[in-house]
Amino acid sequence: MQTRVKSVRALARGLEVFKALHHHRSASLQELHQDTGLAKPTLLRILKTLEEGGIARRSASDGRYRVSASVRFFGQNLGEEDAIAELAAPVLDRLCRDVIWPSDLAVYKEGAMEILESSRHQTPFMVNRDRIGFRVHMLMSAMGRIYLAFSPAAERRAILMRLSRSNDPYDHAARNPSTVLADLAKDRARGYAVREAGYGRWGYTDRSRAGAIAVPVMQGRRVLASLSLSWAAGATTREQMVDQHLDRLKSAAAEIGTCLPAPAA
Amino acid sequence: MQTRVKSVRALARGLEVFKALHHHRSASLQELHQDTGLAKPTLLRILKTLEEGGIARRSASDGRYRVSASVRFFGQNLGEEDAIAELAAPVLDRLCRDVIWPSDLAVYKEGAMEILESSRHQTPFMVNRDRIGFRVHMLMSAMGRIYLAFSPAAERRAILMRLSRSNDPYDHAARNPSTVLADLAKDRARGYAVREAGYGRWGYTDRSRAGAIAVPVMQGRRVLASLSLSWAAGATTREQMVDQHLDRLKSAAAEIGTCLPAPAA
DNA sequence: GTGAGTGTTACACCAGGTGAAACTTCGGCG
DNA sequence: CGCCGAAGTTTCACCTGGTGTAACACTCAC
Repeated sequence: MQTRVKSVRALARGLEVFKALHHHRSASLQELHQDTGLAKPTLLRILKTLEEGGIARRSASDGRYRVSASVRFFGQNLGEEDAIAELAAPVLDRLCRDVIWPSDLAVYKEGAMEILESSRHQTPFMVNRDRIGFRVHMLMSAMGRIYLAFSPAAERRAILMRLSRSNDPYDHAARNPSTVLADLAKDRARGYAVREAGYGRWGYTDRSRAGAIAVPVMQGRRVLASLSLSWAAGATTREQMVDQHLDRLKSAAAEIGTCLPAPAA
Repeated sequence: MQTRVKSVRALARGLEVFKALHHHRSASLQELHQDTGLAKPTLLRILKTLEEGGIARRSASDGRYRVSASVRFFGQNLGEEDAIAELAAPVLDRLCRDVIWPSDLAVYKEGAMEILESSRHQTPFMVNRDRIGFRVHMLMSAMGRIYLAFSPAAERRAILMRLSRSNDPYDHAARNPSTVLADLAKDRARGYAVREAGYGRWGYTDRSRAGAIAVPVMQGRRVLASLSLSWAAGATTREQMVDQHLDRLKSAAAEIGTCLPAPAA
């Protein structure tokens, strides 16, 4: 995997100039020259290219270069989830080295947990094929349940309400909230949720051949996401997983939670 | 001025790949290959470079490339003003070709009009040396007065209040609001404001050797900015300027106002 | 005017970018 | 389990395209 692909120096320089331009709010050729150490003709060519690409502009009145206003739209496709996913990726990676089994990171989105990152590919065990963007049921998964368990009461209620109106039969357990809430309280108390292979509850049975434990990723008091660890049914047991790996899983969740982005909307 | 500086193809390609990546929310190498027409080894190198630059990332779980979350911060230095300035630049440019005299574009900011763009450099007449970022008094300038004249009453009141507390003696005319408001009403009625060379009013005299007329740049009912036209005292008169160029000035302001950005906060 | 500082152009060298082709890896299917 | 096709990766030789020096043009300060 360690690639020996070369990088493109000309492009790297261009990015460097862009960053310098972003750093100063506006800059003259001379300033960029001093800041980046690039020769002025080189800068002239780079800036020309950035201009043509709509990334930079040169004001006609003073000759100074600025970042183009169109750059404002670059970030707007990206949500907090992307930041979490990016931040979590290396943590998942290390976690997967310590613990052989794969783990997933998911956030709540519109009635289900959506997987942001995963370390499945890194393990020899093909527990399942869930990909990024895959949506996991709230009540039939460890990740969904631990998210609910650590949500503020109002949000929890709202989510359960939504699930009870869902078309998906797996969500219908939410129509019997008292049982569900009792279970969630237990998960909350012990700090993790479990879904064993063949998990059956509330009238439905899970057909997966994998088990999973999940812990919340907290930013202060707020649940950002769920982090889970899966194992193949038969290869090991829930008790072993909890004994051996729960602490490590929790520390990974803590790590993701602490080096968090600013609390957005 | 028409430069024959070459652009850097490698950089242009890199930007193209970034844009493709931004367009799709995530993309595989193959997709980028089809989308951009670039050879896969080339893409591999470019993507490596973008990753090293913190612009893109490759998810470890699926092999797909995404725009890095750090890109979110690129736009945050930029305000609506930057968009206005960028949009206005070519309009000012054309205006200056039709009318020989230089014009300025300014927005209200913290008790003064701040110049965003100017076409002074393009004319032989060095009327004055105001640069981008230069701050112009609200009451002693045509730009400031026309901005006030077209502001909603509440904002106008707030600005005058602020000026009356200012340390700058030029702002103190605001302490006598009834006179000022009467003058602003006249400017509003005729649609433009004037400051002639040696302009004296409210107990203070302008020392500039230039005259100026200004019109508002409207976005619907909202004043975005002021657009002004300056001339050298003695070279021409206010009447001539109004007769010959006011319509052109207004059309330029309208042009800026219509191809506006989305109404932000 | 003179001179320092900045922006621009010309040019010749050759590092560095490029893509065809070969190779590897992966996932699906029978 | 082995075949196959598709996607990703590496190699490598060609030669364009990126590079910086040096010369030039311009603006401003004094």
